[in-house]
Amino acid sequence: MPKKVVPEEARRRRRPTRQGQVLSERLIVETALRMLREHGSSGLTARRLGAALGADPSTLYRYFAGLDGLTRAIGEELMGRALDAWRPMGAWRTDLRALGLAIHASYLAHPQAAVLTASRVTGRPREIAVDEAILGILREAGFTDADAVGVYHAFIDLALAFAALDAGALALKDEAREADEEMWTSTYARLPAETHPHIAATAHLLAGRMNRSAYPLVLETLLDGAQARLAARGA
Amino acid sequence: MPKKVVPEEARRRRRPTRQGQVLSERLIVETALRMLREHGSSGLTARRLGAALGADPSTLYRYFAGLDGLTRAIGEELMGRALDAWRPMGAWRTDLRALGLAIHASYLAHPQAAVLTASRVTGRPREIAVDEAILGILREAGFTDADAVGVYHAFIDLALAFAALDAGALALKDEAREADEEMWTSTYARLPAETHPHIAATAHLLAGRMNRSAYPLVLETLLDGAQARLAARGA
DNA sequence: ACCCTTATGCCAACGTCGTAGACATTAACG
DNA sequence: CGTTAATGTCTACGACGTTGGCATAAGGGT
Repeated sequence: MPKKVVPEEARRRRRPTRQGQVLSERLIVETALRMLREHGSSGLTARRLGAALGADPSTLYRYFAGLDGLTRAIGEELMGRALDAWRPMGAWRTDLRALGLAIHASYLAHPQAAVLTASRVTGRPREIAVDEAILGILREAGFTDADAVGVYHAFIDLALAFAALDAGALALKDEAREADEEMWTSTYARLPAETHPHIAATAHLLAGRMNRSAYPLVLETLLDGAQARLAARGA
Repeated sequence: MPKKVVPEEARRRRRPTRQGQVLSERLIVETALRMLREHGSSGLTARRLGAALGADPSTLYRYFAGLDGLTRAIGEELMGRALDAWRPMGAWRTDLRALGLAIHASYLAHPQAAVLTASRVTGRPREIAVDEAILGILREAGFTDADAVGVYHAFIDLALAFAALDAGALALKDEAREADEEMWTSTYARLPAETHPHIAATAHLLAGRMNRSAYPLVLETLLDGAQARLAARGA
């Protein structure tokens, strides 16, 4: 095995691949994202990625410690894009909402990648930057440290959990374009009222709602709760 | 390939395996759950499961349409166990909280299995039974149909999303017993206050909190929101 | 301008995986 | 008690992640 993965910033010799491609961590991650979109969340293989890069599969192990390391780098990239898309304005509630939606949107923009990465904590720089930003917003808004940590915990886990869940649904819909989206208008709508009266009575409402994400609503509820706690403390 | 998977209720000939084991869907699912616990979430392979059952790997394809079908059956089993453990008492808020915690606990009791299944909607009977129960609680508590559907949507997605997220963390902790649990006491605690003042200031609080689940707190916040909406409607 | 070192890419190979198809056997039905 | 078809087993294929050894050319030192 390549004894050691050379960190990106220490790379000096950039030797082109047989087909002329010059590799880099960034290029590999971006190519992986494209492959995930095109071939689905199980379509990211060392061999295919190597082929797409015009490089031997084993070359990847000079850049990442196994496909798992590549996966973590992809997650870090998605979190970084969320951070880049976010513009804090100075009002804690508005900023938190925007950040939560940015994270959610960034993952959902690459559902197949999100499925692989959203439930993994990487501990890499951009992810830590997000954590620092959230805690900063809360502490500067006047939350006690204990409250800030509590809200932070709920906020970040909620964003990641829903990113993973909704990405899973979206990726499934893309890959197996079969019945999944229509489940709520077919399977559930067909349940007889005798055995499932409540589903039958609300089937028309379910069909319109279950194909969207519950995240915005739940996030708003969480912010309500936080605001109430802040008000109680301030009073 | 086995031309067709015979549904469990239509099985008549129960031919024992070479090593005397009599197979059934139930036995296979339970064995798979045990294997997942013992070998981790990537340790469920047709060959290993076959060996554990004393049967040829390809036999499994007479019972499930690929490992994916087996995975869905495992998810249905976990949801069924949550339903069995749940005892509704007649008070909507208490019952919803108990059901949410039961789902969460059922998945977390088998984290390695939950990782594979929690983000997949199966549309199988016990899962539908849970949906019917939730909608029933809400509608009989006096929520309008529109509000009931909204709360239902948030509730079930929240339960599944956190089950998946927390199971992922738990499974990782079991499998790679390395640094992951101590990340909050090592990586994050070591960040210098100059670059990450807010993390540094709250590191002692984070360490104690991030290794627990935020689900109970978020669930309570969601129930608060639902109760407020019910009160507004009733007034 | 030239070496020398060694980082980097390539090759060949190993063991494992999911799963398909043909085959063997035995349980259940008439 | 014979027939038949459901069920378990065997064999095999192609793809996978990953490794160790090797060739080569990039970059630094002089």
